[in-house]
Amino acid sequence: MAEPKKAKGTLTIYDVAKLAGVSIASVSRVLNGQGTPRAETRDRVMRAVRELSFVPDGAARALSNGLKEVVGVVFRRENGETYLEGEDESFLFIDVINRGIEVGARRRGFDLLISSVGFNDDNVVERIGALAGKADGLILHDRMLSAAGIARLADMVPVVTLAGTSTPASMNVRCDNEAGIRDLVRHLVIEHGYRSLGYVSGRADSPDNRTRQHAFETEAVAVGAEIDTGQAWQGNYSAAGGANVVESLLAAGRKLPRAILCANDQTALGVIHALAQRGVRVPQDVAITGFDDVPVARHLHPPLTTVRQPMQELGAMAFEILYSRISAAAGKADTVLPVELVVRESCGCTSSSAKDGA
Amino acid sequence: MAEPKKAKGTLTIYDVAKLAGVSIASVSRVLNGQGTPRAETRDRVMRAVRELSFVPDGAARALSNGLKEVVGVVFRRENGETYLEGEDESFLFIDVINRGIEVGARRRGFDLLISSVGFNDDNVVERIGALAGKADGLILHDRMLSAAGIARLADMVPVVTLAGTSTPASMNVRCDNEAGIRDLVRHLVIEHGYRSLGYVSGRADSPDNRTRQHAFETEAVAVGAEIDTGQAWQGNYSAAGGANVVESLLAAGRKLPRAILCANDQTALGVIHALAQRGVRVPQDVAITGFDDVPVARHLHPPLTTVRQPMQELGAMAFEILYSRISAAAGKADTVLPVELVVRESCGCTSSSAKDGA
DNA sequence: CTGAAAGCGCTTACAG
DNA sequence: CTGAAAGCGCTTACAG
Repeated sequence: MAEPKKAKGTLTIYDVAKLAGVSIASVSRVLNGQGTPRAETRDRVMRAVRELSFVPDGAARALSNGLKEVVGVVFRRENGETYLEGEDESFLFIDVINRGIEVGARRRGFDLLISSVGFNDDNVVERIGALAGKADGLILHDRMLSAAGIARLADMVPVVTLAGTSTPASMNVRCDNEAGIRDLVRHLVIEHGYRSLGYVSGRADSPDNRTRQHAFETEAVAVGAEIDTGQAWQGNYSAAGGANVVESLLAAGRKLPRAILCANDQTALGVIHALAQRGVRVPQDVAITGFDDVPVARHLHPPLTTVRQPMQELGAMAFEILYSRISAAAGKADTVLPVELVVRESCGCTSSSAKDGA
Repeated sequence: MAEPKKAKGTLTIYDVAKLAGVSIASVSRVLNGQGTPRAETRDRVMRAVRELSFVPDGAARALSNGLKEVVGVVFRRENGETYLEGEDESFLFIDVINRGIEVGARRRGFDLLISSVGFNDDNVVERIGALAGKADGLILHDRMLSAAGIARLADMVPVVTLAGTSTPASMNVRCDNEAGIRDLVRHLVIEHGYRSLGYVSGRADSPDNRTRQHAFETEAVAVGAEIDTGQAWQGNYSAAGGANVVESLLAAGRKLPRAILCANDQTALGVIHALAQRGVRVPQDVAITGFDDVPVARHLHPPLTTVRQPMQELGAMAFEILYSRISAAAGKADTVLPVELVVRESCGCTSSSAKDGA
């Protein structure tokens, strides 16, 4: 029987059923491993599936069983302007987390539906909303949406935010910023004996940054160090932002503290660069630390002392939390992952003495 | 009327229709801008949609109109081992292309469903097949599948490969490798007067690499240069592979040609590094060139002369081709994008003389 | 173990 | 301009 293939070329489960001489229910069962089909039934179906190269339609499947097996991931697209080599790292940063999400997702048979958002795109909530319609849940990278925006989304679909704050409607996964900053401050003050500290902040609207800044102030006071603060210390997570802070501080004739903690490695990159240009030596004159441990951190001059966040685990954990919410309607509201102090030379340690603090 | 919300929380178009006091057909029409609904109808629907934060279900929509508005993207996950700083770039490389795909996709209202594949994953075809079921078309990065595997996939869904070769069933988008190599060879031989050339190859199974190698041999002969070839020149696109080639060549006591073209920038990175360790000066003793123009290329010592591929455009173009196939059943089988010679110093030019060749 | 049938949430001719 | 109804391709009770 030489029937012409359907014009659209869209093979359905009916085609498989016909070729195998069984009902579509049987086809569906063997494809999904449900029930206990007879060996012969199973064989005939599998043969037909193979012969036709049949793949079930994901949309129909999703509609039928209420699960798309897709997780939406939204992140900010940078402008693409870079100040220094290594700046592209932030890119990688997001990517490593996404990779972690993907690893977690694959374990559960989910795929990632990704969508980036530009910094000055409008109708962001609408765009993400449309994404939500195509996914079972959403993972939002840092600084994507206001609490209100998140609440609206969480109304439609489970939402996990990264490095944010949990809201009544959404769950959050982040690293232990407090512990990271605490370890850094203690290392600088107790082990190196530095008495004055500064903190070049990240974007003012970043929860991570606020937490770090607050931990910095609290901990510095706790160990009796002087701190230098104020508007002049406002950075924005970029190398350019870090360089700017140093330049304005110096231009204003202010004396730099003995050690400067930076909101992230990118910032530290800019700070070290600007300092070098002004002839200020790191770490002899001023010790510098970062946060994140991006790949270039170890290659800076001097190698950067920083805090390593388990980014891939962060992504995988975000997925797991989302998944438990999707499948069981339960999920931890606030998850905090441990970080690790990475002591290199920019703090004043020498390469031989540099090792992990406790 | 205080009706309890549906337990599942799944809002449907019926809920919107009821609240707005219209039929579901009307809701659908205003949501999709079809027909000419009365202003009042439109208002009532929009109000209801907003009040409920309603987002139509993507699966149902896709099933109904035969379009998921999703493009599947598949790429290789690297092992994560790195030899030198900058090696992570290959990562970025894929990412830049994906970003291009995304830009193209967004223009058409599509999202990206991404799935990476490990180098030693099995049942790759099945995995990609499942992806195909969730997408309207597939874009495959380099070296994902055999021609037979691609053919099977192309049977289910339109397929565009990147940097491969088009098959009867799939379309391909690549850069003009021949022109890039030709420009490089001419620059080295004609402008610098080098008479002997070598080519450190990429993976043997990469179409891009084969094209480059072939162009290298053809063009070198055309301009009358001597070439050094053979198994000893086999690299694998990684810095480690490039370094290996140099080390074995030197260990075997072979005289290096005056100029060495590398299959890509990563390879050049390793070659330059290995050469430096053996005290061979670049470009004074041996000139080196790359291919790709990854971000670190300009920061190498010496800055790398290479060929820039328009990666983001490559991704965007791949999407457009796929889209034209999805929407109009037509699509160019083989698309070649122009490249640009980027002359820096590793070829022997000085920073003042370095400018783009023709 | 297997098949007939209902239903998932939309879109879109088809009448009115 | 608008509504009732069919249909997209699956899955899964429900009978047999």
